[in-house]
Amino acid sequence: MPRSSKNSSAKGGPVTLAMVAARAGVSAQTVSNAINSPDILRPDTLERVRRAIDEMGYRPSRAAQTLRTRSSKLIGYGIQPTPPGTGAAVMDRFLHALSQAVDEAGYRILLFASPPGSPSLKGYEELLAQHEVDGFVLSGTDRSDPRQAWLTKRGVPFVGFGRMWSGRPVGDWVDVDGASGTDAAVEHLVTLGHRKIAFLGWERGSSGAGDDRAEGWLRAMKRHGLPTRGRRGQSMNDIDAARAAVKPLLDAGATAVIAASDMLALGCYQTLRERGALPGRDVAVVGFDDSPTAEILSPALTSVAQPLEEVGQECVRLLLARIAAPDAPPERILLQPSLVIRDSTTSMSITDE
Amino acid sequence: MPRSSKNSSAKGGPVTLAMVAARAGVSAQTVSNAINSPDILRPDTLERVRRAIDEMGYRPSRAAQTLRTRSSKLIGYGIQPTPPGTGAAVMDRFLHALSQAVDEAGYRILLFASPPGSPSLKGYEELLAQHEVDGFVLSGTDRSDPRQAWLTKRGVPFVGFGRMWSGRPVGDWVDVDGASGTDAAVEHLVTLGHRKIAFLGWERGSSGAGDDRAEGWLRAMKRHGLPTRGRRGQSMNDIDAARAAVKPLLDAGATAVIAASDMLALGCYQTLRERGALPGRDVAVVGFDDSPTAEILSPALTSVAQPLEEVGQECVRLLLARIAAPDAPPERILLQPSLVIRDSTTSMSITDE
DNA sequence: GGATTCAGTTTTAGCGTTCCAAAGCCGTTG
DNA sequence: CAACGGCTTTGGAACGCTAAAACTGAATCC
Repeated sequence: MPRSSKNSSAKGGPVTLAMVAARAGVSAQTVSNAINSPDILRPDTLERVRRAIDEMGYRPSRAAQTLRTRSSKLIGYGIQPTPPGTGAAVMDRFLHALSQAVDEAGYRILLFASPPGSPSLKGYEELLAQHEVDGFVLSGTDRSDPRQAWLTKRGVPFVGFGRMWSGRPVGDWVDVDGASGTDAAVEHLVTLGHRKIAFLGWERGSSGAGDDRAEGWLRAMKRHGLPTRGRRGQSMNDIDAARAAVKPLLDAGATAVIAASDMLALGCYQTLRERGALPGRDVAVVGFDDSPTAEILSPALTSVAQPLEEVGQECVRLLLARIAAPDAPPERILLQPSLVIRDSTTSMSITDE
Repeated sequence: MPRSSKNSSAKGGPVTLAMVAARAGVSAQTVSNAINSPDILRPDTLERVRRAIDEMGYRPSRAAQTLRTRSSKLIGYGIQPTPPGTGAAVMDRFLHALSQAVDEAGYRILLFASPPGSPSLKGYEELLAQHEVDGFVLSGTDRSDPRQAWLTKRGVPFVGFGRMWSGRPVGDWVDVDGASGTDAAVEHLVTLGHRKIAFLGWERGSSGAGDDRAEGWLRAMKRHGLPTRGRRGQSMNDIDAARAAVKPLLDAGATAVIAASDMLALGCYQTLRERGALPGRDVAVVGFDDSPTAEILSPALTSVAQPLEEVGQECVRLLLARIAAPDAPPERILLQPSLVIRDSTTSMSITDE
């Protein structure tokens, strides 16, 4: 086997199209065709070229391809520093899913640091100007997030993980149906016999996703004819605030609490402990996000899990479709979360009053 | 202000060197020089060219630069799926720090998905062959990790976050001095009056970092003439295993436990709770990694924090140095962690026997 | 039998940048 | 006054690839 000189071997520089062509006794273009449109070659030529490619370990140079085709096969993703206490794990898992999905499509993720605080356009501008990326994946979209409008205006392909809550929707996005998740949580608790089910969320209007989760609880409660007055607590995104915010709910006799995040659920755990009550036995608790902490807690926390792998795949699918057809109508995808049931909502006896 | 046509505007394609040159009334090469070696231009020419660049919003095309200079200014980083329960947050924060540091040096991170399980060379091979990256940052280096040797053999620049524990060290790395962290934890506990200080770690030999952390505890204990026999517990990387493994340590009368990770510390919390003891009041607990969970727990967990921002910066520094001087002697950097003191080790009364 | 088609291949012409060698400028110098 | 040197600037050429046009030779048509 004459693997004479592998690509990127110490000496002699990389193997180029021309070298392969010389070896196979064809022109450079034919080698290019063997790779990009094999079906137009005569079978025996194709075979000969393929052998030469294998023997020389040829891989096309991405830089040259990018320059020629004006497509870098790179997707930009700006990582923001995850605020402490928030589900870093959610973004971590999403990023991995994304990277996997992108790889399978022959693309790669180009990471750039978004400065902390409000998402700035700086990094996006830079990447675009230098023609480094073919599109962007946005995450952590918020109200007053300027990115979607900005990117749309210049016709840059992008997908958001998360709906655009402000104004009328712009561009493609993939999101998880939070309302459906909290709705399912209510169903689960009702099946277990609960009727005084409280919701512990963030301040109304502070986050689109938060309002969405509250909405699901609300509609499910109404559907069952259960009271929601005085059962809704609001807290900042902070463990101690959550601890305090859950108190009036418990005082009002709630036997179950659905929280808008695992962290808020944790605040609930702590208040219960202070009062000598045990989550799961005395009061049922449901979290949101199914963070690693959820299964580590004791008792393990029932939580609404987001299908992050699927979100990643759909993001890539939509983005590539947008790159292929810039003027196609926008597509939006809402995925269903699933309720992961653990000890914090089971094996307890409801003693109404 | 005549910002006639901004770069990447809808019509007309990108602004090129030649266009700027035409406008400034110089040759393309001179524009290139204005950017890459401004000092060789006559001041007035430089000024004229700079104005043209600004007016036209010119940014050089990375693809063309890469093709010409054979340097992509891209650093490869393979993300592995973070096993559940492990500190996803550590890798998340590291990645952010890395990306930030890399940006500041004019480079970017190219992400690729490493398949789960043992680190494979597949992705690295691919990226290299296509000349997509100038170097790699490795993380999660393990015993029997083939990557360092493989990359070294082909002369590819790389830095590891984490020592290479197997065999003799290869290449550059940056790591955190885990032993020093556990050593500091012992010091802290001794100052508080503890003498029966146990260590809860992973199985001996299963992880280099784990053994390192155990070592620091051991040496500090010896330095203070404190007994270590029967004070060392071993557990798998699993919360329930940790729960069980800490029992004999508590039974032997330990008043403090230093854990090799926050998750192991959490197992310790749970066992203490089962026994009606309160971490921090009855038994001091120290974790490792200062994960977000640490400050969220109640009582908040004292933990050894890794200086991840600094690790990221040093990784970049070393990698760029290696790229600049491939044959320079390897450099290794050991950074000091810091002990973040919280409620789990304070405000308690030691009642020795 | 010459014009027409067509699959299969090669030639030409860049993509936008930087390297290299050489040319232009201008004030000194023998 | 021609030759010289340092300082700037310039004109190719090349990096490795692919789109598009041009070219083969054989099969097909009227």
